[in-house]
Amino acid sequence: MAGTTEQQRFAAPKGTYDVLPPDSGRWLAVRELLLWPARRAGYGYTEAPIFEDTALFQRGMGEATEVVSKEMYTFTDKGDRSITLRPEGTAGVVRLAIEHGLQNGQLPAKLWYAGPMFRYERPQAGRYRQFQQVGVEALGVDDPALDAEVVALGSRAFGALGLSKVELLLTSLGDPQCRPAYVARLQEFLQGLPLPDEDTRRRVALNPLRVLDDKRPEVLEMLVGAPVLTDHLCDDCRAHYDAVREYLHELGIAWKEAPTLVRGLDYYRRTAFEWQHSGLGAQSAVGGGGRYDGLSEAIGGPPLPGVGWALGMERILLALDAESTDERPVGPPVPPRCDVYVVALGAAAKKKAVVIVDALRAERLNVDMSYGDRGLKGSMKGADRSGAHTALVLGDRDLAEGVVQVKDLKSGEQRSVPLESLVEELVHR
RNA sequence: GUGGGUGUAGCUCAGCUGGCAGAGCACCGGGUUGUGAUCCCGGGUGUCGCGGGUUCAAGUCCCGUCACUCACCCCA
Repeated sequence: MAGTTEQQRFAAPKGTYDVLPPDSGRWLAVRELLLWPARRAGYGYTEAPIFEDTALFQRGMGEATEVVSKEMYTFTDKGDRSITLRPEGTAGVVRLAIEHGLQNGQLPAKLWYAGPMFRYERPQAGRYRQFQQVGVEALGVDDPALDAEVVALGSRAFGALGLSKVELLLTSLGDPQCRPAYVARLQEFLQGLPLPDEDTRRRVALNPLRVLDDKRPEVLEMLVGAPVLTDHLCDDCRAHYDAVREYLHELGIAWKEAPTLVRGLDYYRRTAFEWQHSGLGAQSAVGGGGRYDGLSEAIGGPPLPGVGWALGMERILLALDAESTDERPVGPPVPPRCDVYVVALGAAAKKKAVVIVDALRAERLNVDMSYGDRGLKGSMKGADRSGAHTALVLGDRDLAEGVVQVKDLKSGEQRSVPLESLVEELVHR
């Protein structure tokens, strides 16, 4: 490098990606569709900062979690504050709720959000360092019917996309009443096993539930007789879990009991769930969530129970690809970027054309025109590529007659329309 | 952090035992000076990831390096 003036060629940083047209149209349509069930259920949009005080995540998600202990983008700002790019959305939303006193208003407070999250991990299919989630949180009420609503909103969102290979996994993680006793029992069981490596043995002490989530067949074999949390729930948690399942049953939502399901974040208690897609390879979770009744207190707030989920945009898009075939694409239709395409021939016509384009856009039509000095043939090609159903051709000859040629690009039919009735004609076609 | 795979045009990729840098799609122009999608003709748009080595000669062989990717781990 010394002595050279060679320019570095930049690329998107490791684990990040760019979204651009035409794919970005699909991207927006998917996100929109995912959130409609929640919006209809009264969830309102929130926007929290992309970075927060590091301690918010440490206390909220738990120091022992993988995410906090090794995956956070943490830096010191110029005011000597420790700042972290949010690795998930819930802690920030709960902080926002506390800061604005939402617990004093009508409850539950129902909120949704969408945006990038950041985790420092080795990238892989469906796993990025900057990734997009959409999420909902329902705060202030510990009614199991609300758990069921939240779960249903997610399942309905997947249904709306047309995904059929999404499976809902459900369990209860208990609460401080019953979980400690169970954890002790589990640790006792695990300590009696010839676990294969140091990491796993350390996990027995630190985060024993996570051991149950191991995917190695030899470990799974050892775990066969392990005590299961859902067999050791206290009466309150048992009643809550039963009620959630009853509501889901009434709603006609299918789930699979997953007593070894473990969430990555410590704040969850009672209801926990995850949606998995079978066509994705290693990263099969397309969404997940649960109830987090202790989170608010953990970050210094008032008692504020809550339940919510987050869905991973990238994995959902992969799932749509996995279920799509050439004949039958799965997912929302992408709105055309253009309805009407205007082609002007000559300087005088172009002057008129830009005005027509503007007027049609004011009528809420999607309108584009041919720019640069392409010939008529090239411009018509542009019209075709734009996806427009109608092309307008305007040359000096037409200008002299006060008309525009209106061509239907599907049928190829073309007719003259007087300039003054053009807008009317196109708006009410 | 640990392993495997892959780096050639905007995209998907071919390029054999080393011998002129290629195809399809996309894009641009023309066939038609006022008509697209079809058809025909033309155009290559390139740091063969990068650096070194072997050789008369390297996209091809060797070494190094970087990037991407898949998997472990973990999760959305």
